[in-house]
Order: sequence, then C-alpha cells, then structure tokens
Amino acid sequence: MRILIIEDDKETATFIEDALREQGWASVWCASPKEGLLKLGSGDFDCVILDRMLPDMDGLSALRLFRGAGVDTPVLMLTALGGLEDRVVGLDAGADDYLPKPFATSELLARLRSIGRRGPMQREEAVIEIDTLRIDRVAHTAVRDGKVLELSPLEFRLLVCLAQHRGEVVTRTMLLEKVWGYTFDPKTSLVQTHMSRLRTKLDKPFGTELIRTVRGTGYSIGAT
Amino acid sequence: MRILIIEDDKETATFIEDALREQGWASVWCASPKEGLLKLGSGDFDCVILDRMLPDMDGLSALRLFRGAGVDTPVLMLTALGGLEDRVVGLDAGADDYLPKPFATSELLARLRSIGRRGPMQREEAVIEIDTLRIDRVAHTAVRDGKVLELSPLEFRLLVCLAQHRGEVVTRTMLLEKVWGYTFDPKTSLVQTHMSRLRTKLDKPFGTELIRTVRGTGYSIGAT
DNA sequence: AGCCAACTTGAGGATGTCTTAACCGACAAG
DNA sequence: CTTGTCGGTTAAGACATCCTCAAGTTGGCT
Repeated sequence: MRILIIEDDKETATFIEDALREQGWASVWCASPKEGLLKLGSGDFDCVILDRMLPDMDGLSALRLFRGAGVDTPVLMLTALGGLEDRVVGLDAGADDYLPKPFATSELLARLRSIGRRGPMQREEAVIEIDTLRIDRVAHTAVRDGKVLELSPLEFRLLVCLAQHRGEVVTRTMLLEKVWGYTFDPKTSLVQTHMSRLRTKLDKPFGTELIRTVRGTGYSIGAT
Repeated sequence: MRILIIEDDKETATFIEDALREQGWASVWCASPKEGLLKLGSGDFDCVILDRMLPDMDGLSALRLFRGAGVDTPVLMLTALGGLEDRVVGLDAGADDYLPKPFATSELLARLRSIGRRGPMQREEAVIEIDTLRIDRVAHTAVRDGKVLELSPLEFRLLVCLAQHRGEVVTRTMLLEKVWGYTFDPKTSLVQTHMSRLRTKLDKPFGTELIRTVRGTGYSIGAT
C-alpha cells in the first residue's frame, strides 16, 4: 500500500508515518492540498489521508478539488470535530471513510485495510440510471420519467446509497453506517421512516415500485 | 457460517447478532466463557467472537482455556483497548484476528469472511445454480424458470442451506443448527412444516421436484 | 394386505417487523 | 419573531412470519 498524507501538523504526520511504516506500508507526506494534487498526479497511491482542518484550504474543498480533477483514489478524512453532521458532510463530499481525532493507531490501520480491500477500481459513477430513474450525484438531482424528485439531502443520500448497490440488498446496518455515520443501532424506526418518506416521493407517484423491502434484512433497488 | 458470540454486554451482543443475521449467518450468544466452552463442544461453529473484557474471566484466559480443551475454532477477539501491545498479546494467545471497539460493522463482517475463507473449503458463493433454479445470496432472490420466488426469510435460508450442500443429504439436525441456530431438537414438525411451505413455492408450480425427501434422515436438493 | 412410523399439509394464533402519520425540536431565512 | 424545512422519535395499525397442533397421507416392512 502506498499512502499519501496531507496534514499540516508535523507531529501528527510523523505519528501516522510511524504507524504505517510499522505496518510495512509506504507513505508520502505533504503539507498542503495543492502539493498533494501534484503528487497524486505523478505517483500512484492506494489511499489518501486528508486532514479536515488545513491552513490554506479546507479539507472538504480539497476533496472536491481532487474529485473535480478526476482523482478517484480513496480518501480517509481526519477531523478534530467529532460531530455527526460533520461526518456526513465529509462522506457526502466523496470521502470514503472518516476518522475523528484523536484516534487509536489500530483504528487507523483497520480503516485503511478496509479501504484497501475494496480495491482501487471502485469507480464512483457520477450518474446512475435505474429503469427510468436517473440520479446525478454531481448535480445532486434525481429524475424519474422526466419528473424531478424533490428530495431532502438525507433522502438523496439514502437513494444514492441504494443505487450504488443496485441489484444487491443493502442492510439496515449498512445504511446506518453509510448514510448516517452511525456504528450503533438507534433502536428506533429511523431507517424505515426515511425509507417510507423516500418511497412517497420516488414510488408513490409512479405506480411501479423500485424499492423492494427484504424483510429482516434491508432494502434493495433495481433487482430482478 | 455459524458464529458463537461470547460477550457480556447484551446491547453489543444483539447489535452483532443483527448484523450477522442480516448477512444471513446464524449466531448463538452466551455471556460467559464457561457457557461458551459447553456450546463449542456441542454445536460446530465456524468462528467465535470473543470479548476481551468479561466479568468472571478475562478474554485471554478464556482463549487459553478453549485451546487447552482442544477447541481449534478460529477466534476473533474484540477489545476496547486499542493499544498495540494488547493486540500482540491477543494474537500470541492464539486469537486469529483482533478488532478494537468501537468497530464498523463492515469491518467486522470483512474480518469474519476472511477468517471463514481460511477454514475447510466452504461453499459461500454468492450465486448458486441448480438446474433452472438460480439463487443469488447478495440480491436475496431465488428464480426458477425465470419466475421470481417470493420466499420468506426463513424459507430463503432453508433453501440456501440445502443448495450449499447440493447433491448431499442434509439432516434435520443439521438444518436446525444452520438455519435455526438450535442446538436441541424441538420435538415438533418444525423442519417439515417449513420444508412443506418451501416446496409449495419452489416445486408445486413447476411440476418437477427439486427437493427430495430422504426418509428417516433429511432432505437433499440437486441430486441425480 | 395391513400396520406403524415417518412425512405432509392446513389452520390458528402469538409474535415480530414494516409502514405510515403525527409530533417535536433544531435551524435558517425572511 | 415568525415561518418553513428538515430530520429524529413515537405509536398505532397493517401485515408477514413462524411455531405448534392435529388430522391426513405415504412408504416400508412383515
């Protein structure tokens, strides 16, 4: 694994580099996103560790810059802010995972392994089409039968998550992780409620149902 | 996959159980290592998830107890302590893998899959085809002659279990273990009832029978 | 043929899960 | 300050599922 670290704090950076070296992974460090983009262009990296707080450019903007430039290397976002929204915003902007500071080394390594396992070719399509439904992740729009769906941000994330796994069942646990950033079960009908809301906008007005409920497991879209 | 969970915290335990069930794996929960050892002796498990911190016995001691008793089931150790030394000690004592809490479910499942792969040649294919029947475990669908079968969760599990042992006779005891997670005999026609329901959906509408009854033993699918 | 055990099948009710509507607080815009 | 949107919670009701029981039916053996 070759990993690019974008982090202005020297101390944190060396801490991470040490951990990676112990694991036998190569790392390259740079302090600014601009530098990072250059390096991403030249060497091929398996993953980027990106700090959310940077002096000259915000981590989120940096991420958008990368994605805009056609860089599809997986990004693990670091942030001092532990808030949930923050996490969601990060994932929304195209980060593949998220780690709050301070973190345990083992946790960092685990996340990296997990990202690495997915493989480099996990191309995230900007536009996903299922039946007569067309989802544009860049324009942030969903259209079915030529009719624009007025979805709330959360509903959109939910739909995207389903669509990215079209033909597969997406478990409730998975949705909680990917859409809400939860690693626990809120013990409420959170997912179901929002799935219902999504359906009233996505399925109700069109007769045929795109979303299928898989009892005891989760939901799926675009299968059979 | 059959998985034994040894975890005193009920909440964590149910969380894990949910995730496993969604994945289509059977799990048995117990709160103490002693109980666990008993269960390990009776039912055959593919993996053990063992908490590092337990009230009456330390996880490491438990692990040594198991290994001492000749149990060679792979063990995934959970721990709240993220330190490196801890990890080393855990792996030293004979754990096959190690996961710090809190963990992402996807991470847990990935580790389990990885552990499962090492074991004796498992058939965990995503798609199984038998004659004109096609079972997709990822999409959670079963199709015969192009017609989608509307199966309940239990019926689906039952079918998968049969299909994974296609050509072999699956005993009732085996089904009770793999599908229901029972380690005892309920003395009712539990298995037969559901086999019947499965047949009305799988065989009745198609004339030819895929499921064969083996009197006094169990059932089999896809044999001759 | 006749018997017995094993298997099949249908009905019923308890249980659990999913759907949906209603409510409430947080937040941003006017 | 008011208004509207968003998102989380709760609860009621609809619905599916699954277990048990009990009455057929089948198959193998003498």
